[in-house]
Amino acid sequence: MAKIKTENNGTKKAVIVQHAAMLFKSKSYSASSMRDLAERVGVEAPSLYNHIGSKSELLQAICFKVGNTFIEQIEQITNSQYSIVHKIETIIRFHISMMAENFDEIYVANHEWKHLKEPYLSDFLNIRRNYEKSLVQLITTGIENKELQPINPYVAVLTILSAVRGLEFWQRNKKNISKQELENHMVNLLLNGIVK
Amino acid sequence: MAKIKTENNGTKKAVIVQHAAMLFKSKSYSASSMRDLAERVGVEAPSLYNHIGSKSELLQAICFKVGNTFIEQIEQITNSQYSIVHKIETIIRFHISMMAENFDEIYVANHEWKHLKEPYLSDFLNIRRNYEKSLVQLITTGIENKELQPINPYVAVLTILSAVRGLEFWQRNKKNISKQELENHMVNLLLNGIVK
DNA sequence: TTTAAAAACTAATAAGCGTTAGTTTTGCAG
DNA sequence: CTGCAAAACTAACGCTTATTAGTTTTTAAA
Repeated sequence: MAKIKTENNGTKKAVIVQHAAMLFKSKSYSASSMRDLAERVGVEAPSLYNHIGSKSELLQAICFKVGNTFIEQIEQITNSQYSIVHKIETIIRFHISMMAENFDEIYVANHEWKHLKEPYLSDFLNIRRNYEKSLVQLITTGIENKELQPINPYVAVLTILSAVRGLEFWQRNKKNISKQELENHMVNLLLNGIVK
Repeated sequence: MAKIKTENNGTKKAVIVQHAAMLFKSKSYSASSMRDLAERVGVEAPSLYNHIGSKSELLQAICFKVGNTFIEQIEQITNSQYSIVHKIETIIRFHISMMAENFDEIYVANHEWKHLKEPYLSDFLNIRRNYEKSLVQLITTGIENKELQPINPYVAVLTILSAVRGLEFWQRNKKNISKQELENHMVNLLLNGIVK
């Protein structure tokens, strides 16, 4: 059978990981077989092992690629000099962009991290916990600043993260509303509520 | 081995379904084996088949129990005479209560419905679509009433449903905040936003 | 054109899967 | 106590799984 085709500057492992993300998204990690994956890549299953170590290594690659991207972004925002409201708005918009451009990987990281093996499972949960802590800190500062209402910061973070995560449902109905519209409406709704 | 113990007025199938919900929640449907389930129930795997038809029947039972509960509730609310804001508030509180009291089943219905077989998969998606449509209708009416801001109803529904669904993360940190506090904060945040 | 490494292949392994068949045990009604 | 149905058991089936071993083909540099 033909060799694995790589994009410019991409390794063959990267090609496999990308196909794995699509497969794991549509069938879930446990229900996806290496034979399924091989078929999508265009190769026999054992050939995959010339490029990767194991099935679970693929899940690790996906989850940590996503995790590290978000950690980088929150550090950058935290160190910037914008107002708290503007920082939160930027973060929400970043989530929505990531959701639009890296949907497969984000979906898998959100839904399949449970199947990571130790110590990767603990590492991943630590990354997520730290990300949430950074957001709670941001909102707490905003309340002290009187930029934000005296809400519960934990509930606010939970709500914001859940809302952007819920955009996976939008992905299935892209026709209904454009990304730009969606961004503006969601930012407005979370910041200002729905009641007149 | 001992027989399956039933609660008062409960069938043995119901006991198995409840254990299945806990198992599927913690390991996912595909990674859960009938031998895993049998061990939790306290019986050998083939004995389960005296009470159930198949593994996928268990998933069906869980998903439709949840789906029907929410459909019943939305019909009841829709036919009531409260204001739109009060109706939305009631629905949010209902979701939070269900999340607190039937967490395992709701989690499984939200995460594992993908593994339903036809025609159950289509039926389930129809239920969910209808539920969302009812909510969109409710919000649209609220905007016409001028009870609500002229937001995009679809985005509002997406945000509300995602927020309550995100309460699964709260389930893991119950200590941090009580259900009552959480309800009040989340309702307030969704209705009124976070900006001062 | 030769050579060596990279990457494909086929065949096979042991383990685990959902489920069925056939048998034995259990618990209650007569 | 007897008999019968419900519900447990053991053994086994055919299939799928991730992965390994060993071999052949492909690619590109010398």
